[in-house]
Amino acid sequence: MSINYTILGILKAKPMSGYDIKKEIQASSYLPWSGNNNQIYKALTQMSGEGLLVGETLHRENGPTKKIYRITEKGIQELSKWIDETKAEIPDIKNPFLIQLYVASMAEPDRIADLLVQYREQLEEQLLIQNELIRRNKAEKKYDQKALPGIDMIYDNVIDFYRTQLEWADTALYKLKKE
Amino acid sequence: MSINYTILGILKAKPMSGYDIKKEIQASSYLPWSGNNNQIYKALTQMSGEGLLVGETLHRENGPTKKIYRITEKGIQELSKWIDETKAEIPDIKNPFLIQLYVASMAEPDRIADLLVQYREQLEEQLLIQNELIRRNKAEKKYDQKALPGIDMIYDNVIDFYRTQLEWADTALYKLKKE
DNA sequence: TCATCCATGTAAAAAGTTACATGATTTT
DNA sequence: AAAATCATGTAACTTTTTACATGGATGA
Repeated sequence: MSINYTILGILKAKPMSGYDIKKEIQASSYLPWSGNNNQIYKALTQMSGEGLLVGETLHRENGPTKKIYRITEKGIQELSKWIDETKAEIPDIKNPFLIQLYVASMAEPDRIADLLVQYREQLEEQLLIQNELIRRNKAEKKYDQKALPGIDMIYDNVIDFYRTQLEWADTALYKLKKE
Repeated sequence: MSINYTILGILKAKPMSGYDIKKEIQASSYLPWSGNNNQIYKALTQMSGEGLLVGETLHRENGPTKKIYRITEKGIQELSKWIDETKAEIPDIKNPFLIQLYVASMAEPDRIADLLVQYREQLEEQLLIQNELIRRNKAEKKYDQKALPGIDMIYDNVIDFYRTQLEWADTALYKLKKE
């Protein structure tokens, strides 16, 4: 249910519509949902029912009607409570490439080098994309002063992750050749 | 459906029972499933029906009856086909701690330092666990010569990942204090 | 004109987790 | 004597994804 708290957090920063939240989630690399409607709109109506949010319908001349949701006092309290009770959670490793590598090791070990080269290439591309995304977000000054240290850390984490994967792939290829 | 191919890969290495597969998955850090029965036993009966596996029922005097599954020629072909067609997939970032950090940044930025310290501690513990797990697996000589390079790479990847997280947490804490 | 974006919502399916059920054996 | 492990399977639930449905506005 942490998507509910994520949405509360997003709305704490700034009131917005379901569609905006969807884009926010899709644009971020660290919010791990696909940004599908089903979860977001359901969460919004549910949390409105619980009084954690209020949605204001905005009829506009040009463009479709939209609902702007804002967090309520009750919502802020619920959110704070969750954060206070939350313990830091360490990640499991969820890397589909490691599965590919594992299965290939069992059945087609000769394909390992090829897979590593592909992985490497895609990581380089991904690093460019992520750096550009971060650069753009920083230019937009999307987050307020207090939130900034946390946001910057998240960006660093994302870059560190992909960079480590890239270095690992290089080392792995080097070791393969040496044999 | 990649759990099916993972199971095929496991059985390519060595015929075994559903229960054995379950333990194999639970013991590994890179196979990202909980190792719940539902998926495994379902996959086994399904793939047996497709002729990719054959299960041999083994009645034993002491202990319960078990079914040993082995991969068929058809299964080997299906597996090879999948590996040949597979393109290296780069991972999304699925780190619940980054969500916690994001939400905390929005609502309770003063908790960031505390969360980082907790994260750091758990990562140190996790590194010990993973190193021990790998040491034990290597001692058991579980994998055959051909598969070994791939398996060693996977172990390196796991350690690199947690170590990078730990270094990141240290840097993040240092930067926080400096402000 | 055709595709994409804005905007809200629903339906159906797939993937994954937890818990239940059973029963023998082994370990504490 | 109680708890854990071995071993197979099912039921119920949660989470997540993909696709469908609608319709105006904007852009190539």
